[in-house]
Amino acid sequence: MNKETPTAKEKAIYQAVVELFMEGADLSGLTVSEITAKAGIGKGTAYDYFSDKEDMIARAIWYNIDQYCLWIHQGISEQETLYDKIDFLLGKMEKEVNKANCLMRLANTMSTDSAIGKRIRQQEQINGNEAGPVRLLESIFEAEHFSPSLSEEMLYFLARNAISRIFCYGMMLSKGSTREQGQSAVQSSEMQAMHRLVCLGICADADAIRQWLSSEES
Amino acid sequence: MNKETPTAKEKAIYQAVVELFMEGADLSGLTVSEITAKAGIGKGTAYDYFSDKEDMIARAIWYNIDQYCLWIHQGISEQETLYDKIDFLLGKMEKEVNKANCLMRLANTMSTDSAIGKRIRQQEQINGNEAGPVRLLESIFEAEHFSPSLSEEMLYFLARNAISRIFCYGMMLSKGSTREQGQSAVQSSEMQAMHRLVCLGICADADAIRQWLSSEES
Amino acid sequence: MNKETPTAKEKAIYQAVVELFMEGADLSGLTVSEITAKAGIGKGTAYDYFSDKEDMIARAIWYNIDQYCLWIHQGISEQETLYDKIDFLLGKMEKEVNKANCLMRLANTMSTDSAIGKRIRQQEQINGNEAGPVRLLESIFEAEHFSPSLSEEMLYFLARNAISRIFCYGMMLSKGSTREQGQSAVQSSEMQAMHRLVCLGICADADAIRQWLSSEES
Amino acid sequence: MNKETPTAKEKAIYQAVVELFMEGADLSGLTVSEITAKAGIGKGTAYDYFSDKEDMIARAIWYNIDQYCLWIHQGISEQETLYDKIDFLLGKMEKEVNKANCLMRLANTMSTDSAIGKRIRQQEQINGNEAGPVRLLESIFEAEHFSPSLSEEMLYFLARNAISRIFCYGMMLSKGSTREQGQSAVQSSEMQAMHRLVCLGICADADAIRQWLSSEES
DNA sequence: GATGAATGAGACTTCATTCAT
DNA sequence: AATGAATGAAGTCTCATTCAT
Repeated sequence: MNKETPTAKEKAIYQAVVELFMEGADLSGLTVSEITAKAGIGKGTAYDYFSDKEDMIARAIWYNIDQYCLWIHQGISEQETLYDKIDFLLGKMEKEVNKANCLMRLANTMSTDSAIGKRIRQQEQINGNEAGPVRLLESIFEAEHFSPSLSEEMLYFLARNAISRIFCYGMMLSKGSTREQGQSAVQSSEMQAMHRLVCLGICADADAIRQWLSSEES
Repeated sequence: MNKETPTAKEKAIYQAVVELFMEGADLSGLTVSEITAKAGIGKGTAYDYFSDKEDMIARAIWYNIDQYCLWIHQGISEQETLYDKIDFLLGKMEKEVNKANCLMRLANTMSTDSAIGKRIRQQEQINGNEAGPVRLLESIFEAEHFSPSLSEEMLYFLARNAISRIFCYGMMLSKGSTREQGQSAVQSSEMQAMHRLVCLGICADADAIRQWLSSEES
Repeated sequence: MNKETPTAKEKAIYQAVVELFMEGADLSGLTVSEITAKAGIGKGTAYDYFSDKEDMIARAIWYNIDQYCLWIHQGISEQETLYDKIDFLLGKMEKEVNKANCLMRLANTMSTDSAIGKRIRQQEQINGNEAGPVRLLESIFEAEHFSPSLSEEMLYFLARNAISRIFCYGMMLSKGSTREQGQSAVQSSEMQAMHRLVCLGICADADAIRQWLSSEES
Repeated sequence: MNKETPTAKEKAIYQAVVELFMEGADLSGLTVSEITAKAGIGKGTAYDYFSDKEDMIARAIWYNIDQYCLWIHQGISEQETLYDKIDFLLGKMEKEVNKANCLMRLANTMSTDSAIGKRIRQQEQINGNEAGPVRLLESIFEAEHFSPSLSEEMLYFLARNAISRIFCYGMMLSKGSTREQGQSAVQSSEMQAMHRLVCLGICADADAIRQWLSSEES
């Protein structure tokens, strides 16, 4: 978290990458020309602040992920129970379907074997693993005080599992919002059912682990 | 299912793309030269059977997905309960971690906004939505005889949700297999717990939907 | 000498590089666009036959040096005495001042620390040191039958020393030809004196070495 | 010699260029950033004192050549005979192989058709031909009092010829010093023989010219 | 029908030069 | 007077696609 504040030019690049991404562009397909044009700076200037194209994109992505997760984190910490926290997350997604959609596309790109996918993952380690959605979910489960405490492995599984389900819900959201433009898909009783199912399901997963832990202990 | 049987040249391309993908290549990064070289045919010849590079890859992917799902489908149909079916799927993944890994990489690539990602999704519609992992899971849930019957929307959600959880387990598998080389990660009690958690969780999701359906009815 | 005969495209590049060089271009400053345009082929085509720009230039240079030295070598072998051989060389230069001029510019470029200079020297080793001006002169002195035979070091020195003197004469030639355009500088009694001085000087150097060898022996 | 004394900033650039060159950099490859960074001044500042990059390098080179030749000149003027003077020069080279090496690399760069090579030669004319190695050697031969006096042409030839031979010896020196690290190549009997050969050879060339002059006169 | 040599648009990156501070 | 951030032209190289053989 001890990162320097970005310079104006860096921010311009960060902003440009995100805007292009939000407009639907594929991160692997972005060109330096596009990025710098959008950022309103010269092509060469970008190379004074970034070592290469991948550096521009990877750092832009993490800067925005960090910002976003920080903001989410604050909201989450005000919720008491696990159910409420997941409920809060899904609520955020419903209000900002588009942003949620981007986050999911991003997650996919990151797990790709493309040059940019690799670089983004590397950057995660540089950033110290302190941020990103997985870490966010891990911190939620850490706060649940399992006993005996969870192995690193299990914690990671729980977090990944929860993210998978949350993203799955997000997929339904963006699918619905595309189809029934104008009318809110969120309010359909089906979507509400899915919403509740996801919250309860994640809680049930945590409980199942809790039981397994105590059975292992004995 | 009204597909023509592919010619020898087409099959060669299909095979080449899959082999390259299994060797770890990024689909977006494949070049026509690589593909035709692997396939053992001339570059120009490929353009007699495919309209462009994306066509080669997209059709190759779907041809192989179809083959694979067909094979899986047969195994599944021999299982009685939902639990057993999911258990069977996870068992297949454990036995073929590498293949499962590819399937997940593929799923990611498909949901990308890259040129190739878009094309693969388009191809899915051309193929008539009759195949692919989502369709496989949908058919599993269709066999569960919900009453009143599930809306298309809900069926899709259940299938997607199940896939998300299965892939999440697959992610843990390939993570483990990388780390503890030589020793089977599958047999650790943690992995066994996750395995059971996923099976039970998916069944629980189905049950939750069942309850919601009956509550809606009244 | 077991080199493959170059393909038509390779020859086109070889020719283009030489022509540009003869027109006065600096080898380090040549661009791929210039070369391929002159050669009348596409930019990409060049990269099917050469690994990079330096490869184009270095191989072009050596191909032409080999050709030229081979041609010179035949003329030399018909001369009896050392004096006649050097005289023959200088005669060739006088008849083709422009070509001689290029050879000297080339020698300079080769001994430069520039990227292209290094590459040309590397290529010399690939070609097996069987060609080039230094080797040509070495073979002349080898034919002189020193006794006891010359060390590799001394042979190299004699060759280099002779080349230096020959090139110095060449420099005067091209200087003269530039200044008094139209009128042959070669026929001035001064140039004739220099010509004789160089021939005699190189012979004298050989004799001096001969004496030193016998003095060392005793 | 009517040159203004350089300002502090100019001297900084002069110094920087030479240091970079002595470190092995290729003059054509130097960048303005490198030079100004080494000089410890701003990039823009350099453009207040020099018209462009070539100007920086060319003037830097000549400033240092002038300094060096001036220093050599003083040593030479203490020697009586032509032989002693050449002997003195070679001795200097033996003591400072590295510096000699640079001087030869410089000579090569200067005779190149590269942008920087042309500019350095132009600068020579601006400086009034009063300095540089050729002028140094010319002054040595002028002191020999030929009779009838040498034509400009012949004087230039003698000087160039001598330089060629001296540089050839220098090449052997730096070749040897690279190979037999730790042990002084200078003291081998072969190098001593070459040393004497060069001194005697240059004197012999002068004598040959002297004879030719008297034969012409009659 | 099959081929692969040839093409050229377009990607990334460098660096001499300018100009607002 | 001095700076160095900013620029963009120009260079090298890749690769999807075509077409003569």
